Amino acid sequence: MNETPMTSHEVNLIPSSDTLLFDGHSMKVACSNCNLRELCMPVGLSPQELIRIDEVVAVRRKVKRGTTLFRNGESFQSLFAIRTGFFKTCVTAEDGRDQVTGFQMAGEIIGLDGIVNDHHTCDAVALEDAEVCVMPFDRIGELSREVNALQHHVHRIMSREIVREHGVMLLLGSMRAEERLAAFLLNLVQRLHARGFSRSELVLRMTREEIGSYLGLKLETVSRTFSKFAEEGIVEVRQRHVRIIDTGALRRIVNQQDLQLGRPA
Amino acid sequence: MNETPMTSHEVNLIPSSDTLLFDGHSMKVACSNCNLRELCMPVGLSPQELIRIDEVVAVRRKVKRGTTLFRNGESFQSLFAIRTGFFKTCVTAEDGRDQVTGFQMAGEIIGLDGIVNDHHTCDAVALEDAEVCVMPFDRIGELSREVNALQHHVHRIMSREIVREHGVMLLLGSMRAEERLAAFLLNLVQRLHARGFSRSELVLRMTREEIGSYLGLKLETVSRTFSKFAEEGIVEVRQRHVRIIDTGALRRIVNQQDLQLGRPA
DNA sequence: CGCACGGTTGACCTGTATCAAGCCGGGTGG
DNA sequence: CCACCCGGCTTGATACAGGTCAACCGTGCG
Repeated sequence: MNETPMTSHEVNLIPSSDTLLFDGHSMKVACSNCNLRELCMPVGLSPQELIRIDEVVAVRRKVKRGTTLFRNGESFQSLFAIRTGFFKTCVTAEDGRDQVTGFQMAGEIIGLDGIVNDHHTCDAVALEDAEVCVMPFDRIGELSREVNALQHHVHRIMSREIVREHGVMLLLGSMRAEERLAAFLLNLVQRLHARGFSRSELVLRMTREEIGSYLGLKLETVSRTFSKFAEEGIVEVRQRHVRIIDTGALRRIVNQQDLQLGRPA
Repeated sequence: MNETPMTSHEVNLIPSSDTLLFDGHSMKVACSNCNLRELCMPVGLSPQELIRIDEVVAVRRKVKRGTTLFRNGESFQSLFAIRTGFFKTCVTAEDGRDQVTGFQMAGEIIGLDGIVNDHHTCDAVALEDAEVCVMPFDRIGELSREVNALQHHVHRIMSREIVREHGVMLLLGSMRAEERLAAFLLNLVQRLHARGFSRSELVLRMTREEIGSYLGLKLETVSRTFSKFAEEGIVEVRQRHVRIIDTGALRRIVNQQDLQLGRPA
């Protein structure tokens, strides 16, 4: 009801007074002062650790909608923490087909794929105008030798990504179209809610085709499945604006594979 | 021709003289002396770093075929380096369906999923009698603060797993059954070859059903696809023994999605 | 030796892809 | 300011890959 109707991801997440040093499209900043810190940095730091942490971020960088933050093949230097905006990452096979591997929003870290071979293996594309904090990876390395909490945090972020991908594999390997879309919507809205947005309304930043790529479906199937959910009164869909009317129904769709032995909801 | 016909993964990989301290089913050991080191540890270490590295591994542990090294929900303490044997990891959804997320062999590291929340989120099951090196994670943390190469190595291992999973997502999201199985066989045989086995012959350690789960297919489809490859003279299949006759054909199957615009092989 | 599990194969079914036509809405240029 | 255009979306008709169900087989283990 009184929840944010979200026209922009920036709502509720506007920083107060960061140190800004303009440098073309990038600027210097401080984590210690950023209210996304609890999303991308470790919690429970001592005051002196907090100050050290500021050294992690070199500069900010703006990324215009439709442009890439990094591309497959580019050399890897830094991880990026998303401050505002929305990204997709996708891998491309030699034969040209590609696969969206994830959608990332404020507070999430991208670029982890580049560590292993010092160059990126996927593209990160801004789906809306965005701003990221550039965190040079060797600096992260140095600092995490001194600040244990940061070391553990880096490990956790990478582990979290591995676990997330396990979930995607489960989805792609064993779910049907409706289950996939339901899981997708629940995941998106849950992450948005953690950022202060509504738990029932969302604006999709990506096309049906991009959703389809992520979910291993064709765009027509995504569209039809949205329509089916709408007919059943589970969601309202108007273009990219989605209102979830019956979250329970979505959850039941995801968790029910075999409904003949249906345990009580 | 004269390549190892592989009846056991231990062939070519037998250690010379490790420090063994028996402790029921586990024993103390030294990495510095292990000839799998180049697979699971960083290369180019100085002699003193090499000695420090020995502190990473606490003990070895034997895992009987069909038993688990760890299970979903168990508390996370250690990563494991596989010394001998073959594992699968799988995640299980609340509704019971499960998904094989990977197959792991000698030199590979498992348990990374447990870092983020201090408990494991998948099961690791030995598909043949196995032995692993137990590496307590807090010890890895301490040491990697002192040995830069180890720190970077841990990051690379996690990043590699993320990139591998991107590849699986591409496979599950956009490939057809034949492409999936061809990619699977090529991947397996390539990893085995890196361990000194034949590049054309392999013994599958897993059932058709497990292959199917990994590839997002039913076991019947896996079986039929094997038969199809056999009919076409691409492979010879006798139960779990597979001989790859035409590697090029497998590669073409994987890389050709659109063959109407077929570029030359 | 026999049983049970893993694997193969066949017949049929269905969910999703494919192909195609049309619609909607927002941005642009006249 | 309106008309047009184009990209994104919806919807329908049809095709097909892979799933499902079922029968049978082989083999390796107890």
